Amino acid sequence: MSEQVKLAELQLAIMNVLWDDGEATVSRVREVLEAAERPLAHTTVATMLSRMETEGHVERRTENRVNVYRPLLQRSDVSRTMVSDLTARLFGGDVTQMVAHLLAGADVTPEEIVRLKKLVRDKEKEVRDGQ
Amino acid sequence: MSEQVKLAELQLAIMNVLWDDGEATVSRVREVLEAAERPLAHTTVATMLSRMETEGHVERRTENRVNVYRPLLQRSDVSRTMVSDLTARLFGGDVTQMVAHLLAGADVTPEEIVRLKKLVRDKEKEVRDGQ
DNA sequence: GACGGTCTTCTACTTGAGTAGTAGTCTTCG
DNA sequence: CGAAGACTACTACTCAAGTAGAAGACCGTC
Repeated sequence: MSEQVKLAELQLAIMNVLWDDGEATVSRVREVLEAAERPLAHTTVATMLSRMETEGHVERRTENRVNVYRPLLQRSDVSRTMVSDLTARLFGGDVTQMVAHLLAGADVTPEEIVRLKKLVRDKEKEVRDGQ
Repeated sequence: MSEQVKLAELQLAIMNVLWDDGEATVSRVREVLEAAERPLAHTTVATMLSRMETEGHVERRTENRVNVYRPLLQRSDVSRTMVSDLTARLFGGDVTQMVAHLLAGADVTPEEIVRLKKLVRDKEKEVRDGQ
């Protein structure tokens, strides 16, 4: 079972860029964040990435004197950990309460309803067939 | 729409005690946290509650020289905010992905499946009938 | 009526996240 | 060649969260 990694706000935003692109330079990350209404100094992003390298979250390669960063964490691992963690902290681990709040707090389209139904049905099968 | 309050780890744990009990003293909070494998100095809890009062998250009343704290935030408001926030940060707001990860990361009992189905069905109605 | 226990209040340290300046290294282009 | 621009590396500041010690107030009790 891979590590239980939780990421802070900005770190997660940066990882999202890396996950989307596979890998990215400081400038690229900065560019994307800026487009997402989050303008930061070049050095800020660089500092973050450098720390994340120290923490083992990303890996660095230097390509014609530019650092290219690649994620070492799986998006799904981080997601799973953070989601479970929040569920535990808010609802003592009760998944249904979590879903209830999810649905209460968001607008859901009919298409999403369809997908949700399928998700539950699939999980039902899985449970029935003894995982 | 009530404020968008997000709470840090310990603050949330403390609020959970207040929500469960309606109101509580420092000692009571400390006692519950200790039972939950989170032993803290009395003063630590006191400091936290005092800060939370300053921030307007809780309200204090002194009863025969002991402070009794009561939550000023609604559990459901905090939950909703934090859940939406995480959904946004992890999945760009896509509720179905959130649910997918929830189901993937947890053991779900057959009873929960039933409840989940109902949740989705209710939401479906709600959507169909124009919220 | 002094003493131990319980509380509050005040103060302070530590850590991590976020943010960015400064300085130095290359590269390139006029 | 020399200046402009792009990057990195290093350093540092601020703020919030978490943690707790010290000091002082007040109670009950022997």
